[in-house]
Amino acid sequence: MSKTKSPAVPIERERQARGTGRRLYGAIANKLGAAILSGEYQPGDVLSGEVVFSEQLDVSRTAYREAIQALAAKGLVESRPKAGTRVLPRSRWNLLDPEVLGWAFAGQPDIGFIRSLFELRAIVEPAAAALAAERRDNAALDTMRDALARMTRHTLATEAGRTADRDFHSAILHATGNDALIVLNASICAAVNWTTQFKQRQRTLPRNPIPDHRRVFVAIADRDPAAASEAMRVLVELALEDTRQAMQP
Amino acid sequence: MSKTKSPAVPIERERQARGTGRRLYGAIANKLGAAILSGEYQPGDVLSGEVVFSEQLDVSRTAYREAIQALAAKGLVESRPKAGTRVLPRSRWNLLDPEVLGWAFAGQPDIGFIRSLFELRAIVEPAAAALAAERRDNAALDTMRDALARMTRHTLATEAGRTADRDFHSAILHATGNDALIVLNASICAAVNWTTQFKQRQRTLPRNPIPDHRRVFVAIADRDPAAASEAMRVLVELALEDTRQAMQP
DNA sequence: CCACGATAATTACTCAGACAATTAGGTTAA
DNA sequence: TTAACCTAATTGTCTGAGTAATTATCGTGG
Repeated sequence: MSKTKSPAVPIERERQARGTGRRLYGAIANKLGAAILSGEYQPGDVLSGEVVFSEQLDVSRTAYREAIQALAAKGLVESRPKAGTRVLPRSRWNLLDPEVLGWAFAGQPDIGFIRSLFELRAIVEPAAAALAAERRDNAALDTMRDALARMTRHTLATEAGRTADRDFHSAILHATGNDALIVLNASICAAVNWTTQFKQRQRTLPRNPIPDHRRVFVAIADRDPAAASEAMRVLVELALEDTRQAMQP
Repeated sequence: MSKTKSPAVPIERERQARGTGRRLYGAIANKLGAAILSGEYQPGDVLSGEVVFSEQLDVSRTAYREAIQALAAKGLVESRPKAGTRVLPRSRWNLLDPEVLGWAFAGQPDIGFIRSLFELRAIVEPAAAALAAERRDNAALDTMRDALARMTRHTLATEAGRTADRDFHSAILHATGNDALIVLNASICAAVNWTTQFKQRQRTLPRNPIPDHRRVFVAIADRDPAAASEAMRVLVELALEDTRQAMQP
């Protein structure tokens, strides 16, 4: 029997300390979401009741409940009268939700999960590149060209360069015209981010990733699905290799 | 300039008319979510204010707000003081969220979107089958075997059979041990559901899908990734073919 | 004529407290 | 053992008030 979990009793509030546009309920959801993703609350754990918990956080029940609604909408928790609100099993979590991904990466991200994301990339991105090669219009191609140019100019050492990197991958997904693939954008971008972040952390920027990207771009511009798929496969594989290497030591 | 949208003013409430476990805020979120997915509220539209809207629905602002929180968590809307709450662009929607998928299919589902889902299946499921063939343990294999047996016994004409179908595909994703893939379970299941539903609707149950599934199972049991991937590719392709055929006339 | 800063109005946000509805879990009766 | 019932605990819903954030407006200065 999992006992009712008591929170770490810290305070939220500090209104100005949460960037513009962020409300109190958002801060609470943030805190709880990160706590759940970090394992502080395990699946099956029952949170202390609304009254107690909201008092401990020093917020109204209203704000607390709205935060819980958000978490429930993402499949992290479930509330029932008399039973309380409990953390759902991991399989119900909406791990690909951008916010949930953010919480997963807020603490010390699980190595296994990062590997999972890369596996997803390795599956989805080559296929997406092939579809993009078939369906791209000139506007999408311009977006890719621009992103590639910015990436070349700024390099991945700068935030602008990393943004360009994300934009490039994002442009490919959008070029597929497939809504279901476009939704995976956020997840893929997260994986892309961690590639560069790990490499950055290790100060070992071994390969220049621009040529890999350029090959993908050229294949899509040539409307060559097979080449695009293969080029992207190589790109992801090398990225995974770099990340794995950076994660080991 | 998009004008403030007035709701169709129907009433919720009828407490007993929403199955057990469903709360009022859930019913509201349901209604609004379906309305957004159906296009009744377009991206950019501004909903009438909390006070007005909640009065029109004849619910308290509390319940209305909690519903909006849930929609916001799924990327459907965004609220800001003074600006009101507006429907976000489609690219922000969490289309793979199980509930959002449900709303998308509640009305007359968009043909293009169904095609998108099948494309996703065609990309993900063969790769997942290959991974499952590599990594499956005996427990996972037993789950698949059981699902396949139930599927054979009940056929897809019964709810039990369709559940077994979903369980089979679900077992494969779980056998990959990849959390990012497992999350796609719900989305894939939705696509699977609509395959059978369309076929059901047309009364044209042409092919027996069991042999296709059995080939996948055997390949996974044999730990043969290539064969598993190919068998699944064929399975999805035939399912798409069937669905396309059922959608045309 | 344009840019910028104070100001006002609008809207969502937060709060407090009460009551209702639901349900898990124990109790009793068949 | 099983089923129906009761109770208590918890979330769910409501009201009404007040606060805070954001946008738009207007005036002022360049």
